[in-house]
Amino acid sequence: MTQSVESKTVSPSVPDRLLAEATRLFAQRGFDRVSVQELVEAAGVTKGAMYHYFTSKDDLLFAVYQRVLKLQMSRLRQVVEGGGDVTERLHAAAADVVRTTVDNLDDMVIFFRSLHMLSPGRQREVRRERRKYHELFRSLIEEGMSEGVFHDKIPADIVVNYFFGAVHHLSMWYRSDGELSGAQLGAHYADLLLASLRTD
Amino acid sequence: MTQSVESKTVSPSVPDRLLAEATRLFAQRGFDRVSVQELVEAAGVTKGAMYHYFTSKDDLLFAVYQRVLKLQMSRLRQVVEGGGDVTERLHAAAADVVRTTVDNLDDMVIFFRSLHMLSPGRQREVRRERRKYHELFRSLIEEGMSEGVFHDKIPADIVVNYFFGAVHHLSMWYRSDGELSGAQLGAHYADLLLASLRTD
DNA sequence: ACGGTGACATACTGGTTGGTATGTCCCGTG
DNA sequence: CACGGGACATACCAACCAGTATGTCACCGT
Repeated sequence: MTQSVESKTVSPSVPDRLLAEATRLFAQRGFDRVSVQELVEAAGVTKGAMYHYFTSKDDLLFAVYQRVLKLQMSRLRQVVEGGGDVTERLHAAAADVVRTTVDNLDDMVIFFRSLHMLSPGRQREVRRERRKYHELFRSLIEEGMSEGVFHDKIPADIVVNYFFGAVHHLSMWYRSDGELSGAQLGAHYADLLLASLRTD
Repeated sequence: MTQSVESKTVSPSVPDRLLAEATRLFAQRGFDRVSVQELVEAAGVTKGAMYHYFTSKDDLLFAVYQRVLKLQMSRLRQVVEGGGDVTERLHAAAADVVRTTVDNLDDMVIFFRSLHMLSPGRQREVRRERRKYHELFRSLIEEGMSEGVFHDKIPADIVVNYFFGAVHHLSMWYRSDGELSGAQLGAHYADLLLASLRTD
């Protein structure tokens, strides 16, 4: 296994280049509309090379998912385990997930648009990981509810789905060349989330 | 043009059947994964029939979009023009869009997942209509803001995108066989929206 | 020096796909 | 009753596509 330990070449390794081009192309035109031939040409390699590292086109898509899941989970964990009271941590977590999302819009476009194109087994795998992620976020909300900092008139998991829906939707309208930075947007979204959880 | 004026046959017209099966299949497996052959077989007609009513496969997808846009817009207009103060109307509008969404989950799955598969011109057309829809919703929020019923610390269009993101996401997790009815969910979502707009 | 293995390149295939050209039937109109 | 046109049915095609079989070659441990 080429453990991405590059020593001689300066440019990214073949699998890395494949993954990068796949992300760009899948996000731009959709998984089914990108042919393997086109993909390998964009990455400057041949089909033989691609099928040497990935067992199928599906496998390449799955690799994108794995990268996204890993990144998001590690970032959330950092914030959740960080200091501050629950309000601060939830605000930080919400703002961070927005920033990470707009910084990786291609990933997010693929994530939500192409899930049904993965093999059923891999879909389940992705959903399982995603659920763990949501549960970590939810635990933060539940903590605030039990402390009485947040009201609990609406089930926490509905709030989580509500918020992540808003975040997910970013990939459909947010343009990084607009006037709104990811940090600003993150602050707004976090404010909206906290406002909707505020006690009277 | 067969203006859907059916007189003799009891069963839906050929174009209606095509549209219904297209909605079901596109939502279930994705536009690119449904072949025209398969689609016409499901509708019990032949390719010749389909290409008689629709100029292309793309045209059929567009027809789904037109139906959705028209339905949503007319429902929102009814609520907006209805009586009550701005809080009541916004709550009703939010709850209604949730209910309509969960009642037409297939439409929504297609709407957000397949937009990029439409021809560029038609994508623009859909986005234009969608913007009009958002603007109508936004006008309600702005009305509340200028009346001082809602705070205006966050731009209204961000609130709109935030809320519709949450609604859009429903197609990714809501199951109609679950324990939560569309009306209940609509109430929760509307409550969350209003809570996040409440003045101190 | 040699045998093997990982890292690719090249060439090819069987199956599918959206779209079209052409034909047929039926029904209202003059 | 001729006939024109709408509503389909049938047959067909050129393009493409994911995946594979096979070949090549550099390097590396023995």
